[in-house]
Amino acid sequence: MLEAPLPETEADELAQAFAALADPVRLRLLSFIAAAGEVCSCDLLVPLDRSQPTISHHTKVLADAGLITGEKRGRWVWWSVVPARVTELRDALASTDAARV
Amino acid sequence: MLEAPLPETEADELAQAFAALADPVRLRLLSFIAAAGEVCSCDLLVPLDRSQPTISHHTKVLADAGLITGEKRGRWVWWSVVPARVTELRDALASTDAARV
DNA sequence: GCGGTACATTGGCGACTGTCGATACATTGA
DNA sequence: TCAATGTATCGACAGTCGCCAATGTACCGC
Repeated sequence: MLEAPLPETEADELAQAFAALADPVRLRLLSFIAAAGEVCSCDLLVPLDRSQPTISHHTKVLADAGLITGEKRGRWVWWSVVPARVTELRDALASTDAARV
Repeated sequence: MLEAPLPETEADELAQAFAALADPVRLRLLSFIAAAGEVCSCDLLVPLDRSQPTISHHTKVLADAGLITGEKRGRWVWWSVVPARVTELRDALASTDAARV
């Protein structure tokens, strides 16, 4: 992204994605899911110390950003990270060093 | 960051950094500076289509996040990207793939 | 069907953010 | 010293965000 002036449309899309990461609770939520591989929402309330609606809100934001995906199994929703999407964002921050050595 | 549950302090710091990237104008500003190598604030008003105070605000946010640095030469401030900081954020998104192959 | 459990949605509140006009500060050239 | 120029700061406003209590929805065991 840092080699040519970013077009507005791409900037909007990227900004929305980074906004999903711009909250400490969501970052910890993401790291929690990534570390565990698969987590159900009910296991997130205690470690993150937030109410159930708040957790639900954050998982929705991360899911909308494509960073996690949820599979409903029975009464529970199992969340897992979408590595491709994370890589996509990481790559957006690449080529900076290359541009300015 | 995605191998072990992120501590709160680190989560706060990271979230603040990503928040700096969570705005389309700032992303385009960053890409503009990265592409040009060095840019003075006055050259950003027209391409970003924002007022001078707004540009000043955004450069301050990015500078506070450590992503760019400004050097005052004469009447002008020349901005440049801090590659190490960008790499730091990029690395925070690493190890996700490794964690879940 | 019924009650219980896991999760989503709604509504409302306080706090923060992006934006610009007005203004202050700093540096340069005359 | 004075006027002009490039930036930063202030004040205000609309919009968004994070949070929770209350409520709604879907699924399960009995």
